[in-house]
Amino acid sequence: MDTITTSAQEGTLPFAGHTDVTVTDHVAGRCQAVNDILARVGDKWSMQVVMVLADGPVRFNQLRRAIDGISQRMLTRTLRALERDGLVSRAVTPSVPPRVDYSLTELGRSLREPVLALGSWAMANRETIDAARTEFDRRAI
Amino acid sequence: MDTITTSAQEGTLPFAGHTDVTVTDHVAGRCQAVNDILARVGDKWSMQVVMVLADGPVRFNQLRRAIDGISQRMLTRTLRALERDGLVSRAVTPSVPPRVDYSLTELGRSLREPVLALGSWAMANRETIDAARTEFDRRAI
DNA sequence: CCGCATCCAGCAGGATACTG
DNA sequence: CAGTATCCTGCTGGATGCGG
Repeated sequence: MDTITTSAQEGTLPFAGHTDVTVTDHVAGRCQAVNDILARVGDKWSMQVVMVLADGPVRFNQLRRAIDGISQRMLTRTLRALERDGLVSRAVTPSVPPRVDYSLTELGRSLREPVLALGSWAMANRETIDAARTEFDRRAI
Repeated sequence: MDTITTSAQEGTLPFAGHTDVTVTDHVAGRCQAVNDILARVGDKWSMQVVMVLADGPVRFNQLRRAIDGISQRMLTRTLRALERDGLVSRAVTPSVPPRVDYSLTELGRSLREPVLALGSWAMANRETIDAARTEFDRRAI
């Protein structure tokens, strides 16, 4: 069994307003949570799943087909991680064959907004970024 | 020499408004850029660097000390990746000893806003998430 | 249909030592 | 001071096969 406890890469993110604390470094303990979320948002499949789920409940294999390239294993793992964080809920219909629907929780839906903001930024600046990369690579030969 | 070309995990993010396209899947080529950015934002050190750089130019070892736990190697790699994407600029003062200042570009500064939005979301919901995790782990024994 | 277990390649990322 | 080079480890994530 693959444990999923979310490696939760430790470290801190000095978020605005670390008006300086006397102890360790900056707010340390508290905004490590931010890094945690960033890691989940940044992983290969999480946000793709969230975006597909945005339109309503979707079954496992629908999800699998909707997200091009994802393996069964990774879909399961991603869904479990999202479920563990309370972003996705899992509804089992004990029929034959079994039916499992996944949907966003209220928390999951609330995450869409900031992620979409980031997505808009990415779309708005992708050409600039591509140009910067090309230029950087050209100068490095 | 470690190449840095940003593994750019391929895949697509079906962003709002994929009113369905006839071809491959969803917008495919275009919003793969979003995943790309998400990966950079989600990696272990990038955003910590960006946040420290927010206050103005910072030298290499200042950065190293400011970001607790980062290795020299990873700081270099992270800075190169950010520089390649046009988010950070590098200014060398050829003195003895050498001095190198890193600062955010305009693009880099513009990234702070959506990332801070995500950070606020994380801070606002971290207790809910922690509770969800504890509950999930409890039920799984 | 849903999902777990196993095996395996590749890369992220840490520690260390060495240069201009 | 600001890196680069080398080595080594553990996790991520893909492929495949089995079970309820």
